[in-house]
Amino acid sequence: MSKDHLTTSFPNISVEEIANAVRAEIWQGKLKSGQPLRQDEIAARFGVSKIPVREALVLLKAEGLVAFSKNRGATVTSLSPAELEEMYLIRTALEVTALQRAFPKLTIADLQHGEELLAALDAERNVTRWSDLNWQFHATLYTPANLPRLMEWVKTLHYNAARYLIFYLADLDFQSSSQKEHRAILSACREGNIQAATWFLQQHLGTASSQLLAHLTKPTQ
Amino acid sequence: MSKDHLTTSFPNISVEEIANAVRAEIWQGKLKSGQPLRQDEIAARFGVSKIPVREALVLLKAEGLVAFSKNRGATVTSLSPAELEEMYLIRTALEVTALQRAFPKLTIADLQHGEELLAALDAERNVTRWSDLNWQFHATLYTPANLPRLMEWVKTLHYNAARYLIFYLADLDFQSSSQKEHRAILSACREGNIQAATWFLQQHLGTASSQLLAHLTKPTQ
DNA sequence: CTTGACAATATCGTATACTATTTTATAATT
DNA sequence: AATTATAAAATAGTATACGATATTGTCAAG
Repeated sequence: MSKDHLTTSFPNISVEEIANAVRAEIWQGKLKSGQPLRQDEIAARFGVSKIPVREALVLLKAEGLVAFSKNRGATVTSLSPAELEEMYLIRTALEVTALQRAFPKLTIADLQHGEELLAALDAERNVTRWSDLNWQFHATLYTPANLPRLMEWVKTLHYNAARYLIFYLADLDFQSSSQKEHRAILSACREGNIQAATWFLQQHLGTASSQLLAHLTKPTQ
Repeated sequence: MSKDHLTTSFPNISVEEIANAVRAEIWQGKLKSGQPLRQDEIAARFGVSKIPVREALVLLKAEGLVAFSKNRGATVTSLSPAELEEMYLIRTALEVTALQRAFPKLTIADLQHGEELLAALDAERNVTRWSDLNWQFHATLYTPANLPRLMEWVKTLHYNAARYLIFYLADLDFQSSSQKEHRAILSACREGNIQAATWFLQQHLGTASSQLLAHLTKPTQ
């Protein structure tokens, strides 16, 4: 018990908590794109000074959730269509890799767990929880690959896209088509058909991407 | 001239400079794995207080170059074999995607530029400059894809691996086999054979990965 | 000489305080 | 009334200061 002190993952105290809280609010859409993040206000809310708040915001900057501009502080980022497309392209590359690595290691229990998550998704109406379950389903298929850093990145990208998806998640058509795609992926995994699984995964991400893009470029009005 | 103030990329002042300096020293191996990064010392070197130094270190933490441990500050990270393998897997996924997107847009000028970089690499003896040129060559093949965020990530991963490659770069065999692989990729691009280009790129990264792994798991002694 | 307890020192993490910049409010001018 | 100029307030960014933790050094006991 002498050399496990370098906890590479989450050693920090309050900074992490602040980052988690702000991150969650951005993911959930409570903090909207372009909105400034007042350091004093956040500091007061957590009963700390500005310094840990700033460090938390720098962390979120690295995740692409906020941007700093000199002497004007941090604001919640907004993704351009090009950036969103790029994010999905990156996700596709990484998730396909993860699935292919995980595929030979997928157990019956994993597939069963995926099935249960899909059932839960069918029943879920709350968009935030839907988004969480959605990620859990994907994560179930990738976790056996044992690629923690890739998973961290994909998760970040997933939730970063999710705050835009929120508009869509209300739409039941989106949910049902998304679920069909999920089931296609899971079935292919169960049948041991990795080509099909990969194909359906790519289709799934491609569909989400193009739907989001259509929504962004023609914003409701 | 009223709405271009939100410079998403590099708005900060001294923090960025500090991060750049420390990052460069880690990349160049001047700061070795496990080495603690004394905040007061760095602060004194730049004539600032600890606060901007800490923010710079948090940035580097996000890049995976340093790790914090509670009340013990930041140290330069060291990659486990598993982490290194994962990094190369991620790089392969992303670089293949980038190459495939860039491929139809590659111009004669791009290929010519790549050729010149390979010539420069042949002549280069300094490992740091070799590493820079190496990245420039790869970047030349990916830039037309117009994927800035992917490029940023891959660049980070490239240099993060480079600090381990340094041991290898002294070895002329490594350089020459690496250059052969580079030329194979470039030739395939010139011939318009994307399958071959992709294949050679994957081989190239796979070779580097396994050589590094062999070195890490059996560390000289 | 080695080990353990305690003190001294070093270092970290953050609250406070201060300056610089930006934003908002107010007044002045056309 | 609209627009510019000026002052006040708000906010950001960082230096200083200080308590907390970790590390190192010293000494006593075995």
